[in-house]
Amino acid sequence: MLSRKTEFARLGTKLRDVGGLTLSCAHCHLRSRCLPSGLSLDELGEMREVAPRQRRVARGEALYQAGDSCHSIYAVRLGFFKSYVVTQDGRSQITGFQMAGDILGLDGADTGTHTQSVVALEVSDVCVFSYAKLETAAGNLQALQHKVRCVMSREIAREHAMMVLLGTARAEERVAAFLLNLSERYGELGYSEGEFNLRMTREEMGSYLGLKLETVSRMFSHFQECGLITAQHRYVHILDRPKLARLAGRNVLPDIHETRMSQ
Amino acid sequence: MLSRKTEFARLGTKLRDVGGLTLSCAHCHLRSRCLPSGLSLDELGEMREVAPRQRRVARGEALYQAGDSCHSIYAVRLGFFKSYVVTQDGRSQITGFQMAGDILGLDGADTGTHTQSVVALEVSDVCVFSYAKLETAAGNLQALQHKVRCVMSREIAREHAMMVLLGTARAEERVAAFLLNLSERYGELGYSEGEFNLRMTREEMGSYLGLKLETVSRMFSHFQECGLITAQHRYVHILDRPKLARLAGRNVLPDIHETRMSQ
DNA sequence: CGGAATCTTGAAAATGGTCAAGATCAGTGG
DNA sequence: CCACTGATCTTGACCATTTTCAAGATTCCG
Repeated sequence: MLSRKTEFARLGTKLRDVGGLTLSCAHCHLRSRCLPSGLSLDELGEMREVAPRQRRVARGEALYQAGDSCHSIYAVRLGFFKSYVVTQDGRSQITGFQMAGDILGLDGADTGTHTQSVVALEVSDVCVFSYAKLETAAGNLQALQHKVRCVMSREIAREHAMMVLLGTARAEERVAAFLLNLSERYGELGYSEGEFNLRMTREEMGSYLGLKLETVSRMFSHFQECGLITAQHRYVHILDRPKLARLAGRNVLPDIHETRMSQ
Repeated sequence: MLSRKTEFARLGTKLRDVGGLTLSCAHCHLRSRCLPSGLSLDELGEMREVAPRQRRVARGEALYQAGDSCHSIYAVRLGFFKSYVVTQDGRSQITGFQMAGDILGLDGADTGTHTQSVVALEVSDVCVFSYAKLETAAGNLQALQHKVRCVMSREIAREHAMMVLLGTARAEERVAAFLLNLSERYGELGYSEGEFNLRMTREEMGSYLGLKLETVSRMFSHFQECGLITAQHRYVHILDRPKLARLAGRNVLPDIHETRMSQ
């Protein structure tokens, strides 16, 4: 419970200092896991040409929606998003959860129209990179073009891992893999790997994992009975990571991480 | 039965005329659905710089394997491939089937190492585009760079559709959607939409669809009982497309098509 | 022609979904 | 600060779907 507060406090301190301003990639604390990762100092300077703008998204607000014209790539600076697709017959499924350092907006570059929707699950900030500027900067910033391909390729690999999870794993494995993946991603951002607050409902987890919310809830109870975790609604504490990893069948490939630019 | 022969004959005529030669994109009959689609005549000429080479792959042979270093993109000219990933704990799942006009090799551009394996299910020919040449050609061929991003973005959309299928559809829907998708793709290539030979086993279909081979087999029998198709092992005849589409719940989005460059 | 691979089908078992009821939590307005 | 309302979560009982196991038929390929 204490650590729950500290986590919130930490988020709180980062919530300040926002505006619709142009940002400098050279001074961003997330640059190592964002689009400009791996660029030289000179190249970082040239990123001014690409001039990412900042945008704040309220909880529940859409960053973009399926059908919107597609003219930007977004880098999450702060907050938490879900992305989802809706089929013709009205079914929908969550395709990913994105947090600081993750890249959004890669879908629909071919049709010029987004194929998925992205909604903030809490107040969030993103950097906006216009496709047009990215393309004209190509000549000077070969490395940047290359990086964009890398993010996309990484996203493809992540989705392959997701397809395996959906195609072959049972409920227990899916939920275990999901919790471990979230945990690792929080860890990479400097938060606690061992305890964290879920930003999504059981239903949203289920939608992502191809399960009903009741099944997700049962798995949480099951893991608690086994002494693998404690869970009080959204607050999760991982007690036995190795056993959880064994349950996940090592589905917790690096690939399953969200699209990200790091190295 | 007759049409089965004609289909083979058709394939037969295309099997001639192969070599390790450099090819001209400007004269390729597949250019409208390949990497250079949408390029001007001038730009098509410049494709000589990129100098795709041709490679023949025997039935059962790997085009590349997970772990191989990643230095080329491949365009299928002729034949049929399966791509699959293998998890750490040894499970594997097919991630796609590729035929003429489809693009391969997009995985692993970030790590420099392929994350999936690709194997030919029949004698196949591919064009090989070296990444290095594609990158240096960037300056002159902006449009080509853009096209590469389009293929990747299209692949991401396809995988989203696949995730929905795996996450929410029942066996009947999955198999129906699969048959319709194959049918449409054959149709686009000028083959019959109504009857065709499957290139893969029941088990391979199952692996792709997250089902066991027995379930796939049962669905085939089921569809025959309903008068939707006739199936004699690999040979399939679609009798009632509308009803099949209704079963598929219109999961047969354009997205579910394989990665492809057309328009 | 013969052996291996592939496919079909049945019956039993396991897994997850559906439906329903009640508990808990978060946010609102008094 | 508290009660209230709607959203979210838990749990149980039952049901539908898919898997598993097994046996036999068919096809492919050398």
